[in-house]
Amino acid sequence: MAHTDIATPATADAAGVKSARRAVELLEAFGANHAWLSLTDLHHHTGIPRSSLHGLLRTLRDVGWIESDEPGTRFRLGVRALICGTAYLDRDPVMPYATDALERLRDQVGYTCHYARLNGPDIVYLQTRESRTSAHLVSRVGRTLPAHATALGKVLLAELADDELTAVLPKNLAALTELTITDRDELRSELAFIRERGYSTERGESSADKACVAAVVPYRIPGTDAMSCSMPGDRVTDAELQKVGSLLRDVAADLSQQLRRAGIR
Amino acid sequence: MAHTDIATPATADAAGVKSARRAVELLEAFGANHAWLSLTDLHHHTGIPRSSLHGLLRTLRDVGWIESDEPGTRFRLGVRALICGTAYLDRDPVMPYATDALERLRDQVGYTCHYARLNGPDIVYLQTRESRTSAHLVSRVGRTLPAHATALGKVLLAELADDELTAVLPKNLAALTELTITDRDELRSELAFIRERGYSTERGESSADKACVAAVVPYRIPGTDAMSCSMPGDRVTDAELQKVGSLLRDVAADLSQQLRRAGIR
DNA sequence: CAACGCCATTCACATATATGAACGAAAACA
DNA sequence: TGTTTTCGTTCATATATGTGAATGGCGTTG
Repeated sequence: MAHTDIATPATADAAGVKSARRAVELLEAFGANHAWLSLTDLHHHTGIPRSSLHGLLRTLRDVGWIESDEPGTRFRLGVRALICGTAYLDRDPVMPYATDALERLRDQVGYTCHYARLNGPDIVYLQTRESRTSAHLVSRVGRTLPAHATALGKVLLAELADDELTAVLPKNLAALTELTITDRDELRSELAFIRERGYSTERGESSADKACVAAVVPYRIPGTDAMSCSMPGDRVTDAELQKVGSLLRDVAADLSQQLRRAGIR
Repeated sequence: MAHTDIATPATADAAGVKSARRAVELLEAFGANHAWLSLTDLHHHTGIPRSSLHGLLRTLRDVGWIESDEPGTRFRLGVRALICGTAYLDRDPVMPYATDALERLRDQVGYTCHYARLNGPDIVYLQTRESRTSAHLVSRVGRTLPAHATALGKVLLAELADDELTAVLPKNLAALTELTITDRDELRSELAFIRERGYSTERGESSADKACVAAVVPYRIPGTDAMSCSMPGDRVTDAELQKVGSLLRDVAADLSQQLRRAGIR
């Protein structure tokens, strides 16, 4: 059952247009569940009464943001959500510059390169250029990963002040592999080290047999965006990691200079 | 006002939950406009009263689907729209197979390859694998182009029956270049030819100096998905175009067999 | 410097939505 | 096959939202 507090007008959290909030809540439920969802499934996910869901779902389906099967009782995300959501990339003036920088970087190092942004405790991949030789692309535009478990995330977390870090980190640092840093103190000292050096590295912390290097793109303070190179973890030496790290730092510094010159913040 | 029937003239489908419909309408307005939008801008775009917009915008901002500047009077699309929208790709069981096929194709032909889906009169790019040597990627996941102006679109339009085609085509066939087919009869005969041959080609119809070949992935009837190769238009012969065309048809047929075997429709 | 126009915001009432309960159809179970 | 449960759908009313007009801040114009 949904608990709606009666007579609490002042709480900013519960404020807003209920159906609009619910529409978005539903879209996110669909984003998080890659199967057909029935009305009752959604009721369990969101706590919204089935009778209310009925109207909302038909509305969202009519505008093409969700699709239903022929009986009209199962639903899933529709193409319009993709079309509109990816427009985020077009509206962002950073992207053309970032893409160029990414291609230059990839052509120099030969590895798969990413551009990502911090969003709360997660990083969001915004753009990728794959290695000229790689087997398979692991990531995807729009995918999120826990910041503490990735080179990209760690270098961005290192931008935060101590209290900001505390505010942003989840209660439990989820382990993606056995090597993921799950201890807050360990993470803090890792971040201090990263801050010192100007780039972050990672071996098997986000995914086994993968190594990553990342550097912040310092066009904002604190930095929100970073670039990374992803490499085969078992075939890459520490020396190589560090060589790529300083190159990365240079390319990122270059990019941010371009951005600042273009007046982009 | 007591008149209920007469009072709902302009809005085509007035049914559904109004605020949910409007929330989505706003998101689409943000998707189509890559600048900061003020409340009044949005009023002009959508016709929604400013006072109503006020509440809706704050709600959408609070859930992170749009962002505002510090005064809180300008808005644009937020990251959550990207994160959720791109989940469309994960929920689609076709994608892993399509990606594999795309990589195989790219490695065989060496050109940039796309996987796309028909959505009304447009195609939507779902996945891309770039040429090992190409300079720059023109397309992007989630981007749409008019179907009649692209090889991908034409081969998918060729799947439709005559009345379906009539229903789906826009009134005016927009010209992306001077070579875009803008005449309906010309388009129809082109589609007949494509149907015959099993793949479509295009030279400079969507973009100057670009040539494309596309084939339907026949795992549904009518087909909704297609694969294409995009090549430098000035450096590619007709013979090459046709060679790639039949290879493409084979790869697409292969993929659809995999999909059918996996029970995906 | 004053008046104007533009715009976000607020308010009170009219309209739209939310929802618990009820219903019937279809699965699941026995 | 009979019974029970589950699920989507509908309805009437309580609640939330929509909206035109009014407000006041702010930058611009005369």
